[in-house]
Amino acid sequence: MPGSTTACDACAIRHRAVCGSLTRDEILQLNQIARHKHVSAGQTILTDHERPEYFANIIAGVVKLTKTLADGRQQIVGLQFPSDFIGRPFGSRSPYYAEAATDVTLCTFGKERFERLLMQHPGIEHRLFEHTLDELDAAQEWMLLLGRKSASEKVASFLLMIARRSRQVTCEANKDGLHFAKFDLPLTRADIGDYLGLTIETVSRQMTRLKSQGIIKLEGMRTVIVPELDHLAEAAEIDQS
Amino acid sequence: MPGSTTACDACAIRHRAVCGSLTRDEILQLNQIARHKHVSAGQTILTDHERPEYFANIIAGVVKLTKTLADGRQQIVGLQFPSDFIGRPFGSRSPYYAEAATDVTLCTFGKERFERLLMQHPGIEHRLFEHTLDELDAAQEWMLLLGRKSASEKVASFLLMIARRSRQVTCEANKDGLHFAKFDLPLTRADIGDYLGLTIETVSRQMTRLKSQGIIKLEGMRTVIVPELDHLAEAAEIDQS
DNA sequence: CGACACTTTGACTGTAGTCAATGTAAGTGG
DNA sequence: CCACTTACATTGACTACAGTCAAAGTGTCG
Repeated sequence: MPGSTTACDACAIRHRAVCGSLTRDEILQLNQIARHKHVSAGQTILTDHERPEYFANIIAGVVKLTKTLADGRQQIVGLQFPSDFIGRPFGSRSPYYAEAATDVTLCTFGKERFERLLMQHPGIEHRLFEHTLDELDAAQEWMLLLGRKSASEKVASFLLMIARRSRQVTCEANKDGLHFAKFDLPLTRADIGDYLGLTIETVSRQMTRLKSQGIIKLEGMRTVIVPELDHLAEAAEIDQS
Repeated sequence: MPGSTTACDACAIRHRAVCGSLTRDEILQLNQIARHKHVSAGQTILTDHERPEYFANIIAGVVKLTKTLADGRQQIVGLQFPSDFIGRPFGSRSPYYAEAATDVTLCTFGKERFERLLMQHPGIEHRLFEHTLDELDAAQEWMLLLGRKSASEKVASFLLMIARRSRQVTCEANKDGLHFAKFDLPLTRADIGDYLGLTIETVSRQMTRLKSQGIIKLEGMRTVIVPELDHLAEAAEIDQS
């Protein structure tokens, strides 16, 4: 039935996710193979070097993608937010380890069935391609951060990125844009360190420095308030010594 | 004519590039919009934040993709070798600056005509998608290096990567695999620093250290000899202090 | 209340950065 | 052919930023 409704119609991330600009037919087919799944914080979603069983869209929560060296040193190589897609198509094994950073709700697609759909519907593949290009852009931006920014710039950049992606932001939109932001950090200090290539201690010290400079305020350990996003943006590019 | 020959048939990188597994028809159409172009070392190929005029396959030479901070700090976010593809489809502006690291020969495709071809031939887009996924994998691997490896591991990893990608290697394949490698560095020390998030001096010091450890030998400043690739691989993951 | 996980703070260390001088190779012109 | 220039690379001395080790502080949950 061309006009029939699907669970997708009510989906919170429908318009932003890969499902965003698909035809009615494509949505119906995707909906048929979709299964919702809850994963609690700390649980593994994909193990590296293993054939993944499913692909997924994130409906709620944050997922971290990590790589590890033989001696245990870890690096987060990607953070995935609601509407992001998880899984590497056309690869036999996942190049990274995916773990729920917070409690997560996924919309999963069985591997074989999804890859078959991909082959049949260039539209779905095209959306996924665009998403992958965005991920590549983000990865390259992060390479600049990891290779060339100081600890304080790294932490400021991280906070700025979270502020921008947490658009559930309590935002007082002022006359020209939004200057104020309040959000919860989806990561522990250890995770932030693994994302920025720093130690826990250095992350903590830089946070207190930003606090003492008045660029951020903290409510508890997880909630961050940014009175003036421009100040944070400045701190993200220019080292404040 | 279904059996007609094209310039592509004689192309050295034909089987590895995006053109690799296309249908006869797709190759013919691609061939029609292709133009060869030479760029000498140091010349700009794409300027960041500008609409690129063309896409290209690299036929010969090495291209570096860089990002720069306001104060001039630079980071190479990608190195492209023969058979790699240059240009970001579906983006109005290039997210990075592309420059010829060595003399380069390109096979270029005009932007509009290529994007039109992409729309019409899912096969070409699919190949490009797979290539982009590989690039993302490489970027994430590099994030691990930038965030978590020591200077000596970084330099060793870099040399190993070049050794692997320069398969024009003078390789004495021993009974079980190739242990020996000899290759030319496509980058100056300054470029290597920008790729590894290090300074020129640190790169130089680590090179002399690897030399004094007998892991590499140098012929002039550009040619590197690796008697035993396994030793280099070890140095790339485990810090030698 | 106590146990545990996470975070902050402090003192000290070490790795890589900075500044400066010297070395090397390739190319130019007298 | 040999000074001279220029660009790139190496080496050395010193510094500083972030890491390490250790202790104390904070918050949460049973």
